[in-house]
Amino acid sequence: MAKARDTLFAALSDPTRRGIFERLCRDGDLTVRALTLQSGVSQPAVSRHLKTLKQAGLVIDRPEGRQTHYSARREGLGPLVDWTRQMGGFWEERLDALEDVLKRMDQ
Amino acid sequence: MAKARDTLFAALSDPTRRGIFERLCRDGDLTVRALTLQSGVSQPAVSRHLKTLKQAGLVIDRPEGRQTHYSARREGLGPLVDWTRQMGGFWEERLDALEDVLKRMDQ
DNA sequence: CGGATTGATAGCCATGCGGTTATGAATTAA
DNA sequence: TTAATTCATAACCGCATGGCTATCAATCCG
Repeated sequence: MAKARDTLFAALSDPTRRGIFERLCRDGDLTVRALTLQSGVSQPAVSRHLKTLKQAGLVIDRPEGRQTHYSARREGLGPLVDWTRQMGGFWEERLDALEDVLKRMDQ
Repeated sequence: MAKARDTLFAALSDPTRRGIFERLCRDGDLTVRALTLQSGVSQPAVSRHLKTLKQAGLVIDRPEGRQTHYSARREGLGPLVDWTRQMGGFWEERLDALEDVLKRMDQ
């Protein structure tokens, strides 16, 4: 689905949103309030960013009482990695290097 | 520079622009006209997209007579790859996957 | 030279998007 | 039960952005 790719790129295009995702990747499970405190924007803004990230498959929410915990879904970056590999071949080079190592180990 | 990263993500966020870059990655060196013909948008639109891509370090231009050739700068994707690695640990995951394979092969 | 092609820029318009405040629903605490 | 906290949604606003047409400069061809 190229649609999913579009959604993903769009979700990552905003710095604030990317900041939230980065924070979740670093610090794991956080509430909306915690995320809001250091985001520099209002709580509703954060909530909307989280909604966008969720739709892009980059976070999951875990409601718990009156607060909602969010955490990163790193696998959501998959399409981005795939696309990068298609475009660039950086990744291939590194993977190839790795495969070489493996072959050598195999002998 | 986080600024460069911002520029890069922004440049890749638009589908039309990404399409142009993909095309350049596939087909190599192309003129503005060639890119316009299959882009679905007007020539000025293409020119502006190319300008954006150039500023993001994703393409280089090569003026030649009255036409300008553009080609992809794959290294421009570097910051994207770096960021992905920082976030995800896909790399690790894949390494782990490979290790699993090795273990199985080893038995 | 004169007409045609190519690409870049300027100017305009519509839409999308991120930010805000206001408010409501749900849960927790007093 | 009342008050306070937490989060989501709605409504609104301003700006950035992508699309277009028009145009200009430069180059190539007759």
